[in-house]
Amino acid sequence: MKSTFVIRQRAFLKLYMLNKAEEGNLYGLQMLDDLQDHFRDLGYRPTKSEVYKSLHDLLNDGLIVRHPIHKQGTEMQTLYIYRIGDKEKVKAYKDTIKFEIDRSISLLKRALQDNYSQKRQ
Amino acid sequence: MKSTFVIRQRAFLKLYMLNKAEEGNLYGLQMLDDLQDHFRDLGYRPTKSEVYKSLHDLLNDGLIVRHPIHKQGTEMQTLYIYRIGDKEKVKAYKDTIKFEIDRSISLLKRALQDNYSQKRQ
DNA sequence: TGATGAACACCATGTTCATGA
DNA sequence: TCATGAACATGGTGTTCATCA
Repeated sequence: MKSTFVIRQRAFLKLYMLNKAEEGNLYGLQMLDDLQDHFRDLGYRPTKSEVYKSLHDLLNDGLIVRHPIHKQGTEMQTLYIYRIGDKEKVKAYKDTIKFEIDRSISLLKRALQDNYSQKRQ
Repeated sequence: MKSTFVIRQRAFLKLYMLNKAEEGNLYGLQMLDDLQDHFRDLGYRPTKSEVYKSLHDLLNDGLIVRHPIHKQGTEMQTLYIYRIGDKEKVKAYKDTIKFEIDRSISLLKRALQDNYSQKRQ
């Protein structure tokens, strides 16, 4: 297996996209807004392109599907609502990501332990 | 302040380099070996170049110093032992890194909470 | 060959530009 | 202007090459 440090931002975002696709009727930029809000207190502000790339990845792999919506109003606006796709794949993907997150937390906690605990003296 | 996802590998390694410089008389490749061993169970295997770059960063910023050692034996081998440099700076740097690690852990734990806890029916 | 280091290449990610309605 | 998307540029990191003893 490839040696990686901690989980990649892309994978982290894809996990959130999946859950947003499961829950509600959100389009891309709404998800972005939600996430920026959700992580503001932790100083993390995901970007537009990462969110779109995450969505495209998931689409390509069949984990989500989307369909176009037309906003009510005089303006015809193209925008896409995302829903869950292949449930098996989603389950499997989430499992891998959970493993990655757990592993990352272990790594970071070990660093705290190794470098910041009281020296026995 | 710049928005970042989780802590960078480089910063993570620099923290370990500092502690290794505080503790013992290790040279570069020994630190690498130690770390690869230390993280093997978590599937993380830092590379030579990352370790060297970390050491060079710390040297440039005065957080560590080094001096050449000659291995006993007929072979004259150039290798460098690292020691702690500016103690104030080290303290300050460690504080920043601790903050970063704590923040990263919070981010990851939030992801577990948000995406893997039982849905209330 | 063992240790240090630089050069290079690749991949993850942020910023800017393009398009349609 | 809003939403989507691609193109481009930068930065982090891994792999390969160079050097010295």
